[in-house]
Amino acid sequence: MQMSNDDNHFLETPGHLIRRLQQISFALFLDQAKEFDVTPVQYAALVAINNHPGIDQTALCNIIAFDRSTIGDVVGRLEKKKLIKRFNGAIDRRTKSLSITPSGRRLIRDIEPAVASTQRLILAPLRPGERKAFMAMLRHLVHLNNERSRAPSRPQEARRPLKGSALRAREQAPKAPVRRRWRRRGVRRAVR
Amino acid sequence: MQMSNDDNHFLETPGHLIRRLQQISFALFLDQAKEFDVTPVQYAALVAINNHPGIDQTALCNIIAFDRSTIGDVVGRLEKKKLIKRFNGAIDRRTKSLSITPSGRRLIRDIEPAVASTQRLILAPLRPGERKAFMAMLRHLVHLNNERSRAPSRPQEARRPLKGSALRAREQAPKAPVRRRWRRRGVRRAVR
DNA sequence: CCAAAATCATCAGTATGCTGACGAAATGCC
DNA sequence: GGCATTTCGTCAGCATACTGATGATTTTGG
Repeated sequence: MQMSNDDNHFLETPGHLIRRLQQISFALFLDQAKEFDVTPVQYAALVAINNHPGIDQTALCNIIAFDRSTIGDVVGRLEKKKLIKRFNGAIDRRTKSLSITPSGRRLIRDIEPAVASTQRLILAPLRPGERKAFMAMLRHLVHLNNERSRAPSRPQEARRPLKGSALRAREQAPKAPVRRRWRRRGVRRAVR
Repeated sequence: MQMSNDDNHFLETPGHLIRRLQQISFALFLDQAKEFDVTPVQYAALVAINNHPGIDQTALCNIIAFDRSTIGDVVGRLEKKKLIKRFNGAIDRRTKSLSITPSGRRLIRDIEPAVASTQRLILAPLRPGERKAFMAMLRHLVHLNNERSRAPSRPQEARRPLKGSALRAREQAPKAPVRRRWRRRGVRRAVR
């Protein structure tokens, strides 16, 4: 199977190489941390929850640049492994409030060496000076292209505290069942 | 939601930034090429098939660094869209032989500007000199870490032509049904 | 020539992402 | 105060990945 010039052109585009580096870095993490049974994504969520006790899922997504429609599964797996707990939001009843367990804190502490060696291995092929330059450019690319993905990072966006009529209402008549205004309809979606 | 120092540390590790850059680059491709209804992965497979008419699936994986257990679905979608054709291997009957259709060739030609602008947009935040340096380091990282992922690139590995008893046997008594030697057993897998 | 080992495509199970929609709840505006 | 709009968590549907196993076939070693 001879390589053609077109292959060489295509295989070295930014998009293709970035996809491969992501796969390599994911595999390195799983390998280094295999005894801890968490994925890079789960680890990221766990660390953010540890740093922000009681955070809700959407705010968590804004910090670690995840998709809202995926985070439910991720924290569900963390909960099943008893690394975090999930409560219904006490203030805003639409939200779920996330907090870490002692077991989760222990995992964060114990996995540290594996995480550090993963990051080291990813950049290992570069010379020390190059590593700094590469990381600076990587940060630059991600930050300036931030809004391009569905899940941009928005760490500055705080959860606004409740302050409207709902808060006042709840102070007097808690948890009155609410009448539904929408009817369930079948899901229709073009299949392209 | 205040950012903590731990957040800043974690959010700037290579692994996290690489994951985000991959998401950004994927989203840019879909956006630039949205009228063509192919994903970056499907496009890569299509180009490789165009460059290597009659290639089988495993050799295709070796070129574009895909996983063998995923490629079946990908080429299945290309086939459904009539961009490629899939035949049973004429020489080695375990393989599927892939070839592009006129419609697929047309797509490769027409999508070119969108692909080019995607690659341009990914690197746009960098200064021209930095782009070269970044790409050189990216190539270096991927090539030296190649064997770390499940699907390393092995472009030099040719499909060996059939040469054993099977070929001679087939020349005389084609397609004799073969007695099975293994019994189906239930799938057991640790759930970790 | 034949049995053991290797290889090809596929499958089930799990995990991640994205799109678009939805019910529930909260906010904004008049 | 009451309705329109937004927001939160979730869901269905699709696409990509990886692990380990399986059946069919081919290669290898003797």
